[in-house]
Amino acid sequence: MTGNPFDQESDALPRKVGTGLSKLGQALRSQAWKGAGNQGLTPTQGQALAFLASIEPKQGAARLAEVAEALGITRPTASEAVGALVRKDLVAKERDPDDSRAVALRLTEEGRAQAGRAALWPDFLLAAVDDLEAMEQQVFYRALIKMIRSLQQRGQIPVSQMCVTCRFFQPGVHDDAERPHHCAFVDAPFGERDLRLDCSDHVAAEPPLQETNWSRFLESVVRPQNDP
Amino acid sequence: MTGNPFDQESDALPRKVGTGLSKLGQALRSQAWKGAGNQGLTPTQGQALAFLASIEPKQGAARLAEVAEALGITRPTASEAVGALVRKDLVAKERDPDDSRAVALRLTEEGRAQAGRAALWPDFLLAAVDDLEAMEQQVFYRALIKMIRSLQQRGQIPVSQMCVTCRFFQPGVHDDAERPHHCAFVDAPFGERDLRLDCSDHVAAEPPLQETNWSRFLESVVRPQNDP
DNA sequence: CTATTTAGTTAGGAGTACAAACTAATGAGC
DNA sequence: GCTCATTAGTTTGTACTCCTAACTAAATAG
Repeated sequence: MTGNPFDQESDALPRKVGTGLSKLGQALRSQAWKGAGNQGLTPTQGQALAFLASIEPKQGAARLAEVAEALGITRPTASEAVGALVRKDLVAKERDPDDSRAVALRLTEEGRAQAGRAALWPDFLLAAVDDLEAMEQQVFYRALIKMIRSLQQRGQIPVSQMCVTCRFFQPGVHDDAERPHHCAFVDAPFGERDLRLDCSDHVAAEPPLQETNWSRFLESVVRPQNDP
Repeated sequence: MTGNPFDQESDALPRKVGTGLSKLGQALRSQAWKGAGNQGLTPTQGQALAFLASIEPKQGAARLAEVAEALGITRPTASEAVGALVRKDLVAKERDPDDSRAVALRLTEEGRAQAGRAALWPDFLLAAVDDLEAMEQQVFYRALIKMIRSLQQRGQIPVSQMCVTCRFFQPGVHDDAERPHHCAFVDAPFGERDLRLDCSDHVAAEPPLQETNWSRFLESVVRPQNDP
């Protein structure tokens, strides 16, 4: 018996997944540079612009610290990036009337236009995602949600406006396998594929509620195996 | 009838997947900075070091252009990053004897040691991946492989030493559902979970062979639904 | 009404990224 | 053999990214 070299489980699956994600991360990094680049922006600037646009319908102006937090960078770096956007006349920096040490960041007309384009850069992935089968896409998305939540919980990623941490999220309350969840904000049932990662109506739920919702969500899976 | 707001399919699943991956990309970016940071390296330097270590068993020395290609950066940037590694005595830069305009990059003793640690940074994802169910991990890994191949095909990611493009890869030749594939290099059957993304024994297959292998691989799925 | 906490900026240092221009060494054609 | 184009890598110059540490200035606490 010669022994199969693959028996020595050289590298466990989770680590392989990590490797794969790193490779994707590389693509993400270099494409971010390209995508923003032909708009005369750097990736950080593009992301900052997109963030400002995403927050606009919700609260109008944003603070610098919010930008830093959302992008996972330090305040000085955010200050510099926003400064560049101001120099390019894409963002207006005013004093916040309520707190005069804070700034109120607002998009200019031109900034709003550019933000739309800047938010589109991850679309280079679309073709690659389309190559996946429908079932794969769904499992992938669900796995992504789980991982993002997990990373968030560990403080390794800024908290995002995702349904699963929202107070309006009511998982698994409907019998419809297609739409088991309910959004109390728009008062409508919805399915797993409709879950959002950046809903502007998001309001964080209290931690205990988040916990119970999360376990309910985990139980709500429609597994291909069990048909009753 | 009030109409369910989710009916207007605001954003298709593939785009949501893209959003999710961007968020993961953000985590990857900031963690790369942290991970390499407490080794006194920057992410690029860390990646370059890891690349040199990965190529060492295969060909010993590497060229600058290879580093640039592997990291998806331009030559000047690679030159600068490698320069920093040389300054830190982690890499030795010699003239290539075969072509005296090229350089031969080699790890120093110290460099080899640091490379091991540098390659470990994506491990911060391990905990998040462990939260996934076994089935999810497998589907996720498979999807990752598909996406990476797809991006590679489109030239949006540097080609990597992955089994599915290797001349020694023989997909779906065994009846064993656990180990349907065969590696002609080590001459052993292996399963989907053993597929590698960066095998040092990889030799690229000719495009036509790659194509036929790929379709065979796609057919080799063990779907949970169909039991014969 | 001082003392502490915030919001944001500045300063300084190492690096990342790019394009464009520039050395050298190779290789191909005549 | 000797140009001439090609290639490997470096330099130059500009604009940012990212950090830490030190710094204003306004807001709040005691």
